[in-house]
Amino acid sequence: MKDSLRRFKAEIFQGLAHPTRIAIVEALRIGELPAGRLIDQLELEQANASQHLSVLRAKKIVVNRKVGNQVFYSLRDPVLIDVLDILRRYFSSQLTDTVNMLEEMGPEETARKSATPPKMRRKAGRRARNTTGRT
Amino acid sequence: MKDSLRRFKAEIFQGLAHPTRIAIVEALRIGELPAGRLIDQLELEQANASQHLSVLRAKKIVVNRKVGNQVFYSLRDPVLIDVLDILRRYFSSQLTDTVNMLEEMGPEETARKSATPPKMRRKAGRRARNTTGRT
DNA sequence: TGAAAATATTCTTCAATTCGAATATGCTTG
DNA sequence: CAAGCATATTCGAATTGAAGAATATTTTCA
Repeated sequence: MKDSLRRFKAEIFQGLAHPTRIAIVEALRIGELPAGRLIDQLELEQANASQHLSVLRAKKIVVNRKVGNQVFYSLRDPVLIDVLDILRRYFSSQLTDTVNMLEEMGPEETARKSATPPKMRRKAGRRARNTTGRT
Repeated sequence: MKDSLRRFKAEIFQGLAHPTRIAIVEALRIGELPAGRLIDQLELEQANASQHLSVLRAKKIVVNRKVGNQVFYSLRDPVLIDVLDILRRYFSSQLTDTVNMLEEMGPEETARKSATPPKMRRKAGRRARNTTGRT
């Protein structure tokens, strides 16, 4: 069913939904690395790193290989790097938008959550019907 | 800094880390749709859908446009569709691997293994030698 | 054998998500 | 204005996720 595919994708996203785990994936971009290397390269606590690695393993995002004392990790599929790269592009476009918006609304309101944009007061704003700035 | 980019990516992933939200994004692949259309196309509860839409808005994954009574949603950037498509490929490769593994271990064990999917104590830890199908 | 290195797991605590139900808001129309 | 649609928000409960500390396991080496 379509639904299991969606659940699968959701699991992958969930696996990637943490900065530390993203850092790990990015670090593995160049190839396989032992856990210890990841730990001090990314300055993680050992236990914490191991937990995150465990998540990545559970979601099948990384695979590991034991060599003597240590455990080498690598990406299960380099396609994930493509995904991260795509998001980098996405990031800069979003950044541009955000900067513009921040400039428009000044520092006080800036801290608010963004679910509903600052409720445009319809007194001075005007700007025609398409206020959403869509592409 | 690198770190805010990672946090950003993590947020996006988090935004996509739910089957319903993925379904929504996929439904928007063809273009903009009013919330109500999403709701009955995907058979969601109104409140629940609205919550998920709120998450997608907060993460800037969708944008909305109000037209009279209703609110039209659309993807903020079609690049996200690319991401989902990539994951579809990823999914089938992963699926292939699983099937191969099942075939390799024969029907009796297969039955036993699949009779025990309820995540037992250990998560995914054991997996000693190179079960890694790396390149 | 025993100590040390590398990694994993468990426990506790706290924060964040998710859901359904109820309610609120905004628009349109009679 | 009141009624009614379309959508959003809030609340409480249940579930899940994260961090740090402590402990366990496996492997190597003297």
